[in-house]
Amino acid sequence: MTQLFIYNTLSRQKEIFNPVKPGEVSMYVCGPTVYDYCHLGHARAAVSFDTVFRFLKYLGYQVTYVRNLTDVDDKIIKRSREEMPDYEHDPKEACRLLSEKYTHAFHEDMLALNLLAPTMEPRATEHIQEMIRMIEVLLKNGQAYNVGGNVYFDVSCFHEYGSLSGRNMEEMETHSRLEEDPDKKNPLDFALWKKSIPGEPFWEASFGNGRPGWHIECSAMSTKYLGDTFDLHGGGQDLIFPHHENEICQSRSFSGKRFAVYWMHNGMITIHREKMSKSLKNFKLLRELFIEFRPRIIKFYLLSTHYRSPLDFDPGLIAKAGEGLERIDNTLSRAKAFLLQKHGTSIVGEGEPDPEWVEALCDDFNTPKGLGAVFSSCTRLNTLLAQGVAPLEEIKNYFASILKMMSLLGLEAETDQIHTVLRSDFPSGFDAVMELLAAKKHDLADHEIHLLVAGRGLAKLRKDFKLADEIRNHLTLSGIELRDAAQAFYWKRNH
RNA sequence: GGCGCUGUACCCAAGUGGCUAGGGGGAAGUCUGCAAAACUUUUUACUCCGGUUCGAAUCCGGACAGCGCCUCCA
Repeated sequence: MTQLFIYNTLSRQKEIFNPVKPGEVSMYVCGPTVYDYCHLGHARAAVSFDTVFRFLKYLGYQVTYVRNLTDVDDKIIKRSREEMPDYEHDPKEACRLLSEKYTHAFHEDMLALNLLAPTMEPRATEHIQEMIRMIEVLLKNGQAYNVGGNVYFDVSCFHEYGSLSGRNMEEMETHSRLEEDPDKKNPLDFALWKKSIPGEPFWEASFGNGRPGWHIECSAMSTKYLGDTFDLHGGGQDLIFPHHENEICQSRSFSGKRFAVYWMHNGMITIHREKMSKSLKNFKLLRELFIEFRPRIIKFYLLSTHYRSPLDFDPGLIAKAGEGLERIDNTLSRAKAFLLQKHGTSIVGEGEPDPEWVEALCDDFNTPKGLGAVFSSCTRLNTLLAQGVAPLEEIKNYFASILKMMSLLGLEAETDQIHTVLRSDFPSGFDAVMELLAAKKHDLADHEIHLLVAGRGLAKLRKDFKLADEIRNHLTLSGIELRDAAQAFYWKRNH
């Protein structure tokens, strides 16, 4: 097996990946705060770690992938107040319903992008007790302190503070933009628990009623499902500080053990070179984007850049990515038609990814390079297909291999979308065809399209180009794209 | 102010101390009733200035430009 290298934010270099338990991988990724629809940036994180998940499984690891949902937080409360009419009666329930709504939307978007479901998707509100226990321990250890119901972590108790983000405490103290908080011993101390505010959801705890701070949920849930020490922790680069730094701080203080071994962070999406974010209001909602582009194209676009690099959003580039994807699909359709004709079936069994592809993915999940290998395979396959006498075995192998590489990236070829009409499959006469044309019907069923395409094939054979063009024209007006090839005719619906 | 990232041909984007990345676009050709697709050739680059080296776009130093984090953020 080729050695897998992963860039670890902790060491700022690529490291050989060795899981804590041989053959098993535990990974935790910070999921969204479900108070709104998700944008391209969320998709990038999700797609990046979906790729990691898929590739680790391909390498034979048994992977436990936990991605949380943050469903308690200031933004959720604010949004619930605005959106939920019953907020005043039952704030907690209103927040629950709101986050449920956006969780559902999130899942729809992830499904559209053909992402695998994580092994577990724990919600913060369902782990309040675990958080409370953790906070109790930190209080008992003297690593946290309670000021009138607000519980803070005392960063002076954790000497490695700053190790992930490469900061030192004095610097941060002098240049921190944090507001002076008289309750805190140190401006860098962060809230583990916020005391309850009237009219807001709260939970009971031995140290006072309230709700959890942001960071504690990830520590509590990762520990619960993956143990004190686990292999991979992922998220966006913007989470390195303070979120992940604080997670390390509280988890290591709690357990006394190593926390996550490898830290992975995906790069940001920018618009006109500026970070896409809610606060700058320059974000692009996924569901808006899906109207213009098919999700598979968006995903291909995301995978065309390495996950750690910044990616500038540009609809023109997404369209270009779509053209590249089409090239792969075209190749596969040609091969499929060839196999249908020469082999009787296009089912060819499990393929092997190109070694170059494997090598690329082993190098810190280098998907752009991996896609390069896919394209190279396509060129080779096309060349074979263009030859007069094409070797069946080789074509089968390339075909299966490309299918495999694409499906391992979650970019399953849409060969089902591209329909094939073999040249041997013509009608005996034009009666049905003429009837259909005369009906001037444009919302055509698959079998009707098949008939027209086959009828056009027959017309071509009989050199009746006038009729052939008439049929093509009708299909074009019906939103059907038609392409002639040596072995067959292909058609597909545009949208 | 601190920490970090980026700067590759027309555009996007990998990579690397000497060996073709790849895609899109442009140009020419092959093929072709139409429309495409596909193939071949072409368009060969590393922000700038020093240094190390037989050799650097790749390593080191410096400059310039852009970006991110240091406040919620994927």
